[in-house]
Amino acid sequence: MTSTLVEPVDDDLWSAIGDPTRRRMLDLLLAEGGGTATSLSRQMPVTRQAVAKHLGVLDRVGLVRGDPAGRERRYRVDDAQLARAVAQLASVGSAWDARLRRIKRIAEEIQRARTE
Amino acid sequence: MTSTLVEPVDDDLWSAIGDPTRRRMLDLLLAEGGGTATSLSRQMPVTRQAVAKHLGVLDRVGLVRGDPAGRERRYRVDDAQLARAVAQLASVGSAWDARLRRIKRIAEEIQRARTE
DNA sequence: GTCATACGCAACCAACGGTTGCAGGAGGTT
DNA sequence: AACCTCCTGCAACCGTTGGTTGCGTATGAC
Repeated sequence: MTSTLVEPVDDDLWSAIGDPTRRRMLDLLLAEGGGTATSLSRQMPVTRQAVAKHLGVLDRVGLVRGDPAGRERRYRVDDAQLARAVAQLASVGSAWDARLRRIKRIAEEIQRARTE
Repeated sequence: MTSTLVEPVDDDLWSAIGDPTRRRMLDLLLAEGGGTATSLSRQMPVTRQAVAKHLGVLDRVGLVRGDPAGRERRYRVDDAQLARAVAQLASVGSAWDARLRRIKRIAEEIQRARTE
């Protein structure tokens, strides 16, 4: 269960999936099993160059890998790395969730003690 | 099915919790049940002014609320809104997770069919 | 009243997401 | 071969944002 208590949140990885455009790109790449800067840009409201930059970011953190295929460069999602990113989302989410639950419980106890 | 696969993610809310510094601040506020720009900045590697700006952002999306208390302004986390943010993390995470699982299943089926 | 402290405002800087423009390379057509 | 098309990569530029420093002001404590 690899339990490191201190948040092992990789800020680079997080900020990579933090951008809405990049999230959309990952979504498209997953849905279609791959794509190029041009093909992605045709399905998004930004230019090819913007997409290319984002692909560079995603590539640098390993969320995506692109290899030359003829005259185009085809990108694919790295499943393992995306799984790590998803785990981080869950990690942060559950940490906050746990705190919220504890706070709520304490509040209820105080409330109960006061009405007795 | 290959169309709009992006969930109704509130981009403002998401980008508010997307910043590492703001996440850290929320964490501290939750842990200590509140705080001021100055008190937070003393536990972080940024200046009070930077913290104040972030508090402004968090306030604007409703994740945090600050009321004057004497000569200082005390901020507290809005539990309900943070719960909404946590729900979004879970939502995006589970969407990707589902896709990854489906891809893996298909890959295994292909593998199995090939070895028969 | 004075002093320390917490705040808010403004100017400034670097990084980032986005754009336009242009040069070059791989494939298909004639 | 020459030509045309399309996809890529690089550079310059712009607005926004996270961060800083500096300064004026108000409020609580002595």
